[in-house]
Amino acid sequence: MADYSKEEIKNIEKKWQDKWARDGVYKVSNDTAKEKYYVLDMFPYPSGAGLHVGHPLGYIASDIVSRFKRLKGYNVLHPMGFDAFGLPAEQYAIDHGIHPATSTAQNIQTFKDQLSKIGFCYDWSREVQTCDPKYYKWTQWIFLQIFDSWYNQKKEKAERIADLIHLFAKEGNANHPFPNAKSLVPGSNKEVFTGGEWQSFDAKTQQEILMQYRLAYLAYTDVNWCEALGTVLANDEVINGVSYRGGFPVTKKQMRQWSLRITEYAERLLKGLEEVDFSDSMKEIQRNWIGKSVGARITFQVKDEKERLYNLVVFTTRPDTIFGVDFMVLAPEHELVKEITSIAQRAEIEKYLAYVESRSEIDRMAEVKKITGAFTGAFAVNPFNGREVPVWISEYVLVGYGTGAIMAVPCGDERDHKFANHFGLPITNIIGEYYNGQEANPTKEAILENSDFLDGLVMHQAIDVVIDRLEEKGIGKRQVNYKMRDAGWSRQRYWGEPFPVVFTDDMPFAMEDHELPLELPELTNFKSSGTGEGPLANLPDWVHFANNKRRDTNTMPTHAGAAWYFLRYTDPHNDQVFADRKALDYWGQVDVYIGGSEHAVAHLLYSRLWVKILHDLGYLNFDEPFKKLINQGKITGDSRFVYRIRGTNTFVSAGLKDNYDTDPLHVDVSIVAGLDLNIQAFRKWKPDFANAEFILEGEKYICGAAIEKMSKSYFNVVNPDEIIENYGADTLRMYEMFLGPLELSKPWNTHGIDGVFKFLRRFWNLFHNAQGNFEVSDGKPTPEALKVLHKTLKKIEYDIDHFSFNTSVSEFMICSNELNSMKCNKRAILEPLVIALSPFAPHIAEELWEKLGHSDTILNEAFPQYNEEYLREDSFEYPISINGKVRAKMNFALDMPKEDIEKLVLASEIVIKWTEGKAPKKVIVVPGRIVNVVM
RNA sequence: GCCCGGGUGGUGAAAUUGGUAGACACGCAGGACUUAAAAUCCUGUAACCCUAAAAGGUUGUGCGGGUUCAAGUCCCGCCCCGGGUACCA
Repeated sequence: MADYSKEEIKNIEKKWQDKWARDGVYKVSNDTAKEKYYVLDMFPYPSGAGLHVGHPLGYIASDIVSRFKRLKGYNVLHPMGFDAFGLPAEQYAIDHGIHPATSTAQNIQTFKDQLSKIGFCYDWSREVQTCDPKYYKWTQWIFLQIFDSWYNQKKEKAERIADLIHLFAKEGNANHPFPNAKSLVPGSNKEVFTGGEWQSFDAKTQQEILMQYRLAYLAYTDVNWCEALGTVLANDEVINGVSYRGGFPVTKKQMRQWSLRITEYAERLLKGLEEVDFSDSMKEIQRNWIGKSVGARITFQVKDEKERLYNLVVFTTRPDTIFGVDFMVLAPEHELVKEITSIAQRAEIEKYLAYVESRSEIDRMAEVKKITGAFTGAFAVNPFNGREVPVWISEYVLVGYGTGAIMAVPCGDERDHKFANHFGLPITNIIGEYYNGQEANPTKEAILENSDFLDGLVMHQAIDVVIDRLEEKGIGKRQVNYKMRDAGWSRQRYWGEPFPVVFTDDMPFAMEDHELPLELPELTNFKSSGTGEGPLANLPDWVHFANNKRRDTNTMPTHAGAAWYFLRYTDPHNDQVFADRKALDYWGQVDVYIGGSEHAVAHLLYSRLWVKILHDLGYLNFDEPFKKLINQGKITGDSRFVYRIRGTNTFVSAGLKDNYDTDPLHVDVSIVAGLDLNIQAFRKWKPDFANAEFILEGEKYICGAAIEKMSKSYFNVVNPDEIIENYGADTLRMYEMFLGPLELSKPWNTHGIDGVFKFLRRFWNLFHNAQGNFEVSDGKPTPEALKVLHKTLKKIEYDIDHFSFNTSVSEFMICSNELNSMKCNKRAILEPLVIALSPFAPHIAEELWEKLGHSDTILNEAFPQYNEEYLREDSFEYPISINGKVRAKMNFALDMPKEDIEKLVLASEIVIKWTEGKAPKKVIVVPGRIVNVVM
């Protein structure tokens, strides 16, 4: 007697989880003739809160795919690891004095315990932890490869610095200009040097020049400085001018920081999107982030009050509007500002610069529409008609984009138009009636007027005409610009990878391979110095470990360890190379990568960058890491609120809260039934509430509700352990899949979980008689049962290939319902079905498989191939529609000719009733689909 | 503002190429079993009209229009929700 009861489920799941672990059934070999398939989850950051039901959603999906592909005969790599460096562990250390290594290890253990209960098929022997020195040795090593590389724009690939030195000695840098247009030869204002000059430079100058080319480089950059966190943040860690974590203010600060020259790869990162299978929105997010725009650089002459001339280079996407330029605007930080400001305007400009300086990022963002600026007193000369226009400065022009200067065309650009109106500047109309005098019109379709040699041309055609003319005159050229900036790679933190470099004479030099890893030293004071140095500065002996030698006090961002972990899984224990070339070639690209869309820009771009660089340097034979990316939707929590009357300990029910001045407080969802607060439990929940008073509605306290991100601090977290305790892991797995399409975000509720549980029990009962004893028949299955089986197999295979797991669960339910009503317990039907179910519900499947008399694990079976033979139908019940409305059904053989169907349909009683004897205009017969009679 | 994605019963959702809208499940209602409850099983369940019932009819996939024999699906305009991004020249 064995019911699919709570106790029995626990026994079964424990039994198989133990056996799988004991037998090592998930261990994957690199050495096989089988075709590979690589299924990857975005590895989690092991937070102290443990797993909630949102985490496993993607893991369950990837587990189903892995198990399915294994049954289909592939050698499947499905590993798991931990993104274990990061700020929260360090913050925890500062608050509680517990070393990040200790708390991280504990959290990882909690995660693994929770994961193991869900029955995932991870090969834990391949686990990686980014904070493990054996792992970050290779993170540091790859960093040094990037440090030792430059981007050859001619060949569009990374090459070694040694090759660059060779080139410089031979021909200088004329063919390979500085990647950053602002770079100059140190101590001069030259952008170009000859081979001879290179050889005459001293060692430090040579190093400084090379630094301008390195793909990992150290430079003074404007960084996002967060005083409250005491650290620099990456652009993607700053949201709306405040820090992503904590929401603290962020200001700009010049600091000497490591950066990755990702801008050199902008075009390849863009092009690579065409060959990968990511969702449209994901590609769009990355495209927007890269932000390519095509236009021209144009050099204007600027005259100051003493008629001195300066070159002013602007970037514009609309060179066609050059005759509509009414003024120029420089970023306040533009280096020309000091030079060209007239004496009369100096006070005003300085006042304006002080104002800009005083503005924080949030101020700027909050007041984007505010129009400010100042006139320099200088004039720019239009290179085509010699017209002189005033040069202004304004914060709406950003120093970091393009050249930090624009030509302003008020009739065509909204911002320029507002600026002109605000300061009373004249507006030239070059687009005739397309400009209404009220607001700018950014069209490209207008026919140009007042535009000299462009008159009569449509704007989008004029663009090329102007650029050609600019190039002829040598005052401009075609130019592509990208919004993306180089990636800041230094963090003022302890809990990250130290930079494997040694400074001599203030220049960084790579450590030798055999010196790696540069391990994190022991530390007790994790607080950063607050001067912009990381906590490692608290260890002067470690930093200044030898005469004239110094280490970097910063560490790398968490993105570093995550940028290549998928490569390490292929050969995780190698201590000679980051991964054996044979293993890398065998496993290659990740076939399916599943994770949240919040990593769209940072993690995915950095991974793609590192893979491209490693590819260019000859370590990989592919240059996109992820063939297909699936973003699972978030599972949101259903939060509950109580409303406290301000300054009291009295709580008012939701319906009455508008009568009082109240503050909403999150309340633990576990002490609220629906919307009714359990007042007893609430008083016990927190000491503060022990004496709480309540203003009720009727007899009840009704809570407020909101759908929010699932978070411990919102008390709306549902722990998967609870579900497993009550229903088992198989039910949890199938229920999470049944909730809806994987990529949709959806609120967690347990309304439907009973339905899934009942399905599993009914499925179990197919194998058991009324007394609960195992009983299957070896008799010949009926054609009906075979049809049900093969229909199911076909659908399941289709659905898994299309990541449509909610519909596969439905299909299993339909199948089980149908077999149930047929009272079918034939082995020939049930055996294949168990295999098909095993990716979804592995525990029950293994148990039934064993009961069916098999001694080997079900994992080594083959997914049963459906056979169209059994699905073939002879006839079809046609819906008969009249003028598009279905009025009847009629059964015809599928091979019946259209004309015969038409005749029979028209002769039928129901059609005669509707046609009233009149001849129809038209009859459409779609074989196997529908008949439509048009009157 | 701009760019993506989405809007279908009381609820989660399904509809693979334009071809029977609402599969599957929850919930609800009724019934069987039970002293009773739980569990389980059976039946019904888009809305409206008509009917004693059956049968039948009308409307219906955010709104308005269009293409088509046929539209949740394609086209045009609009509204709302979610995400990304934001003086990017």
